[in-house]
Amino acid sequence: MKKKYMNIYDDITYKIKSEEYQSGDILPSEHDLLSQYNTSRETIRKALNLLSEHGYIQKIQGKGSVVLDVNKVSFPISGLVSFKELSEKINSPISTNVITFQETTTDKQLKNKLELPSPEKIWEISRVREIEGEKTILDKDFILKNVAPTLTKEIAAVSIYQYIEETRGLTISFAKKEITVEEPTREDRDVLDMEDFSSIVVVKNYVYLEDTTLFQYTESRHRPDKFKFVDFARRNR
Amino acid sequence: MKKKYMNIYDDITYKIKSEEYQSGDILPSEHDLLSQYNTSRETIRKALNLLSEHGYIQKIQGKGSVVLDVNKVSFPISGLVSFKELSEKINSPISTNVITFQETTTDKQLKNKLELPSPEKIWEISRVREIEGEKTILDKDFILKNVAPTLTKEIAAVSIYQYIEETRGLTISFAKKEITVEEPTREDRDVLDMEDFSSIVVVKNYVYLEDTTLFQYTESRHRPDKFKFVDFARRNR
DNA sequence: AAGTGGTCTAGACCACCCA
DNA sequence: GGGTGGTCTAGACCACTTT
Repeated sequence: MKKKYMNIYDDITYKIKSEEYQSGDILPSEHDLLSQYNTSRETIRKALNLLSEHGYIQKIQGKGSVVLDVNKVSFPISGLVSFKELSEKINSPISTNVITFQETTTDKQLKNKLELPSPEKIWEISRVREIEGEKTILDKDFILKNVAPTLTKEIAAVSIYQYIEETRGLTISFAKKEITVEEPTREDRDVLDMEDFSSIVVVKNYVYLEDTTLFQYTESRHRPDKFKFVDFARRNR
Repeated sequence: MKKKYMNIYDDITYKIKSEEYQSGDILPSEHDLLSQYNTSRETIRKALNLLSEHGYIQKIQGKGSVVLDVNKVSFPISGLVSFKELSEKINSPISTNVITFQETTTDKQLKNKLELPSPEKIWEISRVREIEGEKTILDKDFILKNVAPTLTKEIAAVSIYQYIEETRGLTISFAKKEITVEEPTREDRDVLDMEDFSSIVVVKNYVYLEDTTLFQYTESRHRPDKFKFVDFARRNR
């Protein structure tokens, strides 16, 4: 049995995307929805709160839930999304080239960002992402080997997240993300089509599993002209 | 009467920050908490869900709520935060200098981003933010005049958000945010201490009130070396 | 006054983890 | 099997907006 509030959420997002509910419209009241979906009010409210968090609606007390412009919200790249998932949303020819794939340990790794106490075996992987024929992103991954023991170069070329979640049955849960702009390194210039660009956007990701263990540090290095981060934010005071 | 789940949220965040609950600890179970705070389970769960969203805890079914490392989460700049609120969190000497403050209309404004139908009066404001003696951020604001009719240059030097929320009694609700890296304009070079930097981080903000009206477009232009965006993200599938 | 969303309650059943 | 969190229910009262 799927979660009821998720079904309702999916149904309403579908109706918003297909413009059955249009931008500026007021959704049926919670009372109407609970009889429409034959459920209780708290369940409807769980679905509506999700819609609100994701920028589909704005709730106004005493009035109702206003549908927002789904095009203006576009697709936020916030949340935790793997490159493969992202590339499925956009419609550009993309490819991944694994340039290094090796085993090392946390203590040998000087610029190690997986701040771990005991020396642990890790995978060190570098991948270049090519979009529309241009090498624009360099991904440098450090992954705990015991989380992904049978990882191969071939899997890394497709999707490491998919392997961890589907093959290994683990749940990737949350991440701390940091965006800065730095000077390109020699490596950046060597493996990317850097043209005349003199800066590089660095997205550092510390990724955790459901049991709160840090299992991956990723540095995504983007050519500045191809970088865009979109987010939907609510003000909370 | 303040919201009960907010009081519980505040109490638990306080206990986490003061290390009464330490990183790695398991919070008292929901059942314990509901008797401790003399409330119902759903109310406890509202508080815990907020803690989870904001990166304070990780809930694990069957086990409990694990306290996360509040230092690693640090203070995300996600959400909607004004420069004044931000500067109060960091401890650097900062100042704001209003360089232009003028009235215009949406139709006269060619590079107008407040996509509005009829010609409306707007404020056009440019402010330079100085951090530790260096001019590093240029904020260009376009604000609907009817939302902020009595705005002055003096208010703009302090906090426009404070004026709108406290003086005008309006609620700023959500925003679409976009981060890109661009070439510095002549203006950037003129008003900022750009040194030799050849790129500028542009944060575009479309800000909406509670009634879903777009009232402000802001472009925050940061010197690349001083820019850092930190976020906490949960994976939702 | 009627209708809307915001909060809170007391209880139920289920899925998951661990001893 | 006992304890944990995840979902769902039916009802209540309140704050706010509109008529």
